[in-house]
Amino acid sequence: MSYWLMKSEPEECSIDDLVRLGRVPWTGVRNYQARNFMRDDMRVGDGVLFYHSSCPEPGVTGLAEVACPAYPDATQFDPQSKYFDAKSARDNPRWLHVDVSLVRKTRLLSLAEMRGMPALEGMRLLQRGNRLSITPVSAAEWRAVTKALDAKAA
DNA sequence: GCCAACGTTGGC
DNA sequence: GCCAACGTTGGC
Repeated sequence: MSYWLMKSEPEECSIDDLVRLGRVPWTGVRNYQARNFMRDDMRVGDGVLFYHSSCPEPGVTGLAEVACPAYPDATQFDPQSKYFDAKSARDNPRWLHVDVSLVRKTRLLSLAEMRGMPALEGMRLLQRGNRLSITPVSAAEWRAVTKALDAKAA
């Protein structure tokens, strides 16, 4: 079993949207590394840290899991979509994604608080210059995060 | 294949 | 709005 951190802009899909819907298709990823994680490395049941980015209070806001194997992203073929990709062929789709289902909403574990946790020092998310919207999380990092989520805010 | 220009991400 | 970091594009 592997663990992942997946960034979502709350204006696009927030933890409350995930609570309401129960499961969401992770469409719109247009970065090859992130796509490869979903296509090649994710397995159904993998743990997901649901992270709010590009917002006033960035941080982990919930736990989720990978709900299905990767499949073609429909938005790449939709000229009306902002994720439309004219260079992607229907018989050889460039972009794939998994679905993510809710495990539970948590308190906000803010980016600032995470930066203060020694156990997360090596976390990919926290590395300088990291911009990837999907990053692997080690089992030790997962344990530290879930433990912190169950504790009071620092 | 190199690399400059440009675009995007995302915290601050 | 700024800007660092990094990915992508495209001319050569």
